[in-house]
Formats: sequence, C-alpha cells, structure tokens
Amino acid sequence: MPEQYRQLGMKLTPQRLAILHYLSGNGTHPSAENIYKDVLKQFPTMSFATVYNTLDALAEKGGLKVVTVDPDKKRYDPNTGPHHHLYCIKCKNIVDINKEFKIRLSDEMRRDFDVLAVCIEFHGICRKCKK
Amino acid sequence: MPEQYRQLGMKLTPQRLAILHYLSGNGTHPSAENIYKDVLKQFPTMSFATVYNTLDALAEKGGLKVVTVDPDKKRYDPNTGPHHHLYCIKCKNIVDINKEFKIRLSDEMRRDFDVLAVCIEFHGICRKCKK
DNA sequence: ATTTTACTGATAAATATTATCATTTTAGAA
DNA sequence: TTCTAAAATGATAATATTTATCAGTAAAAT
Repeated sequence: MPEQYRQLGMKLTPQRLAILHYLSGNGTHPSAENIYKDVLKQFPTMSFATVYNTLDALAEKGGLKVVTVDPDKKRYDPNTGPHHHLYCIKCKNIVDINKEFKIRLSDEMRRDFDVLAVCIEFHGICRKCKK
Repeated sequence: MPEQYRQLGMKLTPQRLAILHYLSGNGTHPSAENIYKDVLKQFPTMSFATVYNTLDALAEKGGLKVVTVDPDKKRYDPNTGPHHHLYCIKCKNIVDINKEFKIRLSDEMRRDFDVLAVCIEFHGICRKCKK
C-alpha cells in the first residue's frame, strides 16, 4: 500500500500514510473534512492544506478519483477502477456500483471529443431514507 | 415563456424574467456568476441573492437542472428533458447529448433504491482543446 | 553526511454559496 | 381600482469550501 505513493513519485510522509490508510478500502466517498477530522486524531497538527495537497497530488497522478455528484462539496473515491455511483439526495450517501454498462458515443461525436472517462450517476432515495 | 413561472407557482418579477430569458434555450450551462453578470446589464441593482433565490426556486420546482459535473461550481441547465453531458476537462465547456442510453439497475438494487434520475457524463477533451 | 527536493502546517485569501431582514413588489381579493 | 397578504429584492453579513503563500522541516538522492 505505501508503495502506491512511491510508484506515483510522491514522498512518503506519516501524514500521507495516515490519509492513505483512511482511504484504503473506504467506500464512503469521504469529503476533505471527513478525512481531515479522522487523521487529526493521530496528527493533532494536521492541517487542511496537507489534506488538500495530498488529495490533489493523488488525484492528478490517478491514485484517487474526485466524485462530483454531491453539489455541496467534492467527495473522494479510492476505487480507481471503472465503476459508477448511486447517490441518495436525502442523506448524501454515495454507493459504488460495480456493474458495467455498455455506453458508447456515436463515431461522429467521438471524432470531436476524446472521451477519457464515463461517469454514470443514479440519483434517488436510498432504503434508509425511504423510512 | 413567462407562463412557466406562473405554472410553477412563482411570482413574476422583471429580474426573474431576465434570468429566464437568459436561460431560455441557453445550452452553455452557465454558472450563477455567468447569469448574474448578464442580468446585471439590464438590472444594475441585481444581487447574487436574487440569482440564487431564483435558481433554487426553479430547480426545486423542476424548471431547471443543476449540473454537478464541474468540480468548481454549480452549473445550471434549462433543458429539463432527459439528456446527458459531455464535459471538457480543459475548457470546462459542457455540451448536451440528446441520445438515449439504455441503462438499468438490477432488480435487486432497484428494490433498495428509488432511482429518480440517471446522469451520464462523458469527461474528456473537446475539439478546440485538442489544438 | 550532505544536499536537494518536496512536504507540512500556520495563516491568509479567494471563491462559492447561504442567511438575514428591512423595504418593495406582485397577485389576488374586495 | 384599491387593499392586503404573501413573496421577492437587494444590501449585507456569514458560512463553507478550496486555494495560495511561505518559512521551517523532513524525506530521498547523492
């Protein structure tokens, strides 16, 4: 797991390891604040700058996905494989969908636009929020 | 067109008409700031509060879609019919795709989650940005 | 061990959005 | 029309999220 950082050309610091540890296998799609608050327990001097620096660096190098389904804030997803999301508009929970959907733009559109990723978001109400 | 407001149970004001006029048929997916700056030309006293109030009211009543594909800010879409989006990660332009894709969650998932909308976003590089 | 490079974290700042509220305007009733 | 209730405007303040700055520090390369 720490190798992931090295392979991405990032320096290994205890703070970053703590962030990576929090993210690893985390399917809750945490916000920067969620991450900050958790890592703060181990590093009382942790600052938001470090959280954002690390997330930005990871995202840029492809070690993390930024999820934009929540209109209020960015959410982060350590699952970098192809997958999609359920988003509950009431509780704001995001859940991975690992099913693959066969989606394809027309050849004409693909000539004009290099598709790098396809994000499918199902917006709705989760079971808990249905009461 | 003004009827759209009335039907939604909103009061007709000159400011709102200007916002609606700017949005009507607008395929650029403007931000609140884009809208504010345009309407300001006709209403020098226009405030952001009015823009946000109007957008929120319209969105809540279904007369407007909030697009969350741009991580930096909310974008607004007067096209309320089912459609999807191309998003250029370089110039941040958003383009409508009116093609329909046959996407369906498994019956099992649909039991646990009431799907209200499906958003498909193609992230990539548009023709202009390819140089 | 030393140097280079990059990270941390305190802080400030920028940006986006929401809240408050006195004044004004709309829409419908009288 | 005029009056009235309800709702909108806009000035302003406040909050939230994210980015920028930079001196001190720590990690990795030499």
